[in-house]
Amino acid sequence: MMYALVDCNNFFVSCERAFQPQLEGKAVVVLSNNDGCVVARSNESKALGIEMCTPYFKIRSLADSGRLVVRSSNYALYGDLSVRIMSILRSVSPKLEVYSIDEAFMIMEGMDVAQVKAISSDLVKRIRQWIGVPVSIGVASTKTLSKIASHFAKKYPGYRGVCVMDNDEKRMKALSLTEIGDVWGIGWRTAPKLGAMGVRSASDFVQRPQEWVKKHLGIMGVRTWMELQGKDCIEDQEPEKRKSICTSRSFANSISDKNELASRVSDFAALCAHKLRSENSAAHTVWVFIQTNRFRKDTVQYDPMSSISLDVPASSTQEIVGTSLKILEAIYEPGYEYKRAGVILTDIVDGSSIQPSLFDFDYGKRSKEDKVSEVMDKVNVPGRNLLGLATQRPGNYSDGIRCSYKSGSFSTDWKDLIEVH
DNA sequence: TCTGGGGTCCTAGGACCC
DNA sequence: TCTGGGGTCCTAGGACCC
Repeated sequence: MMYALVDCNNFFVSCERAFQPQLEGKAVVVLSNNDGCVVARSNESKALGIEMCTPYFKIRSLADSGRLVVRSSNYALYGDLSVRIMSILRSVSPKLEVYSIDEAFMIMEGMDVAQVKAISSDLVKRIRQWIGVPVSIGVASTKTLSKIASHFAKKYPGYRGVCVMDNDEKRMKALSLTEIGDVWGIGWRTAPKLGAMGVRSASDFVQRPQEWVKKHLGIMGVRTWMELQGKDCIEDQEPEKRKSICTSRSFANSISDKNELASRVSDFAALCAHKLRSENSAAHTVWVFIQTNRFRKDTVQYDPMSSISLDVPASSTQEIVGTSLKILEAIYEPGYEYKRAGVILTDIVDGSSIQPSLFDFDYGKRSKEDKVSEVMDKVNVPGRNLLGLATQRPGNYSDGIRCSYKSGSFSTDWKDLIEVH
């Protein structure tokens, strides 16, 4: 079996550049929701020493002095370009596992290495030409190794975007050049722990005995260990439905007022219900959390979280919002400055196979609410909520979220495109 | 002053049962 | 009053990913 991991280079920045070529060659970063911190960097901004997740206020002076270009995140644009890239990949490899917005594993069956190499090189050129986004492709016998191969493809221009790891000699060479913390599955907590025990590179790691790995890292560590030896053990995931759905945001300014908080929580709950219905699912349990600013050392922290389990799984906006507000009522304490809140739906089941409970006297009311939600789904296009419940805020749910440096939704909104030209 | 959001999986520990 | 061990289920928290 051969995996080809296709990974978009600096994806959000590349999407911005695709429609704003004047950003090419410049140091560019994209900020998270609320313009909080850095979530994507161009090579030039990496060279400036800007780390992932740097809070914006720490690099503001660079931006002010014109050495750094800043963009707020524009998910309509990134999502649209992602869909286009994935459809190109699917046209050459029907067995495609979309792993994230900017990454996918192509499962190459019935092809030899030369064919895979040729297809990959062609893809790199085509995606750059058609979409305007540079990608790197790593080919190897397991997913973890293909990730490592893609890092090499990205790092060294000599590969021209494609690195194929097709024998043991190349594998061992690559492992000895890869820091343990750069291995897929070894995170920032485990890497220093391993370092302290003398494991610095991926090749140090694979040379440890399996029992040692099991003892220190558990079964997940063993899985990574096997994958690095070329033993394929991370299965292909079915594009199954999500097991939890979450909508949460930090606020531009903190909120103390209960009604204000309730309207924000209503928005989050409504968005969760919408996501839930788009997968034809229903949820048994609703969670709500509210949080004070965890970075402030000078104020008292309060971050309660609570849930309600419903007798019958729900998917209507009314019921999800109503339940969320009940939870909020239970956990809200006056006198705190809340900076963030969220709604999480769990215990998700298939919406078409809900068993009404024997004592579900609300059945008639429930199906009526479901019909209302259906109508709301049809009228509400993303980002423009025209129909909502009385507790929701009027207008766009992203109100109160900072996004000062947002570019146009060029590929999905023709008015934005005209403005550039 | 200003620090993201949305997921998955595993594990340890408590409650409860026999 | 003394006292064990095993199984299951649930939950909170941790670790990882992008």
